[in-house]
Amino acid sequence: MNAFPLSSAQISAILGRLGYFRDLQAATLRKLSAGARQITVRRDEAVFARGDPADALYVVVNGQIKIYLSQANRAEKVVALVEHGESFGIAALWLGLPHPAHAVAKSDSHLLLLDRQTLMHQAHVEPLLAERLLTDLSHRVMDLMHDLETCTPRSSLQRVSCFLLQQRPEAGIGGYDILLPSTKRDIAAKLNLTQETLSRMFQFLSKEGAIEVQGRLIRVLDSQKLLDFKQANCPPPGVLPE
Amino acid sequence: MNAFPLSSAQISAILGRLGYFRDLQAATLRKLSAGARQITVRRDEAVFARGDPADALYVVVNGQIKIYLSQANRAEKVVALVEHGESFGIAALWLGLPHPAHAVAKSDSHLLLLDRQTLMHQAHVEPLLAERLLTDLSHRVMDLMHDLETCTPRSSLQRVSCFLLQQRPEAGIGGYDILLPSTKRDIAAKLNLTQETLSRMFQFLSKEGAIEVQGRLIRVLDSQKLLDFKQANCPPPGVLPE
DNA sequence: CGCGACTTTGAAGTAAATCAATGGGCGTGG
DNA sequence: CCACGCCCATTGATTTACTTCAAAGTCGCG
Repeated sequence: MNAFPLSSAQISAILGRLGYFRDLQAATLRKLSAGARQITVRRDEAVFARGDPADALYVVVNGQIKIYLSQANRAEKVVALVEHGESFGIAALWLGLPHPAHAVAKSDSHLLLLDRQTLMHQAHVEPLLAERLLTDLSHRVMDLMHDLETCTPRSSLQRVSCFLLQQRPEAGIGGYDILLPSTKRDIAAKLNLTQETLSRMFQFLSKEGAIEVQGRLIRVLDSQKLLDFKQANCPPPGVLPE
Repeated sequence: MNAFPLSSAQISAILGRLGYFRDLQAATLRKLSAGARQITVRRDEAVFARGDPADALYVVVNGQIKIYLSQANRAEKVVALVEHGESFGIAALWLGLPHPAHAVAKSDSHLLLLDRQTLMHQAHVEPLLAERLLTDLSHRVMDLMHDLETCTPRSSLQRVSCFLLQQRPEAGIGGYDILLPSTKRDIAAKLNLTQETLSRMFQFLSKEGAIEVQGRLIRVLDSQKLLDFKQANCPPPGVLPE
């Protein structure tokens, strides 16, 4: 996790391109940049651990960061996978509380760290920034709700169906493709399953003709079938017959 | 769910007492009140359902509201129990999305409904209000993280221990009391357990001398023991021996 | 071509859900 | 004031879906 010396102007340019900070007043952007620095983290390197003080907002320039809770069984629950243009760590930052989860790089990544004091002050001065933060946090809440919804149901088949349906593009009832954002192991962890169980569910859904699996590419053929499985009171897969 | 005709001044007075809105400019408070109304909901009456449009911020004046996700098995996952002075529905409100969960009154309750347009406009004008909303949302995120943490672990004993530890007042290593905010059935649903399992875990922890249970009052005698159970790789309770 | 990470497959053990029935607490009404 | 009924909680017996452990198979990459 190396600090990367970038000029304030360079950082400002990166920020301006991020959408998160688009259309802010030039002065605001300048102040934020002044209190920012860039770091590089390598694959599997930790960004922060649970309990660390939250003194900066992390913005992902490129790469991928995994946010997760570690549990007793050395199992882990993946909370989020953060990619280009997104941020993490706001909630703890705003409240001045320690981070509730761990963050680790899934691939070599560049991050921007915005200083807490500066950010809070600018949010006070420039309403648009505060609103952006509100929007970001709201999304996080909605995501977490989805998460609870998918990792909660009793049956693993329901969880997997639910997950696949959440990736559905729009109204379309037809088929669609999903490119898993990470390894199946991590996806399983996000659904609170073991990789073995996830594999078996994929296999079952394939046999049923609901999906096709090619590595990280999942092709959903029949989303209606997925809906049925999601709703079903408990159609036991009888996982491995014949 | 009856509308309750209150004068703008009355609503303003209630708002001002709520802490959430304390110290806002008088003008802001006045505008918010103008776009507000009060409703009364009776026990077991729904406030909104999943999928309903979010056009108001709900603030609980008194009573208790249960936020929950309903699942296939007619099981439900309790997300939050909202009480006096707290609010719910902000995330969906801010994003203009439908509510991701259901809300129902656990007891007769009085709610204040703040109009979406008004709120968003005032948040734009008055930084303090935006910051209050940010704080509220941040708390929600932290709560949801806690929730994931407690309802996720494999073992039910770990989940229950984790839950009891989260209610711990402060640094204190000694004992402490917990008054469950709702029925054991609802608490079980919050931990993603059945009431039967929760009952058995309480019973086990009692036998171990870690807690004492008297109805809704849980007396934690030995929080270290709880910590051990929470961490333990898997000390199977062997639930009902002898 | 061969190593290491990721994934799949198989067999077995177990924790928790489910089903079912009893017990306790409390309010309502006789 | 007691009796009834309802809801909540407990207890027991059974079932099963998922984890766990173990090993082979696949893929991509140096």
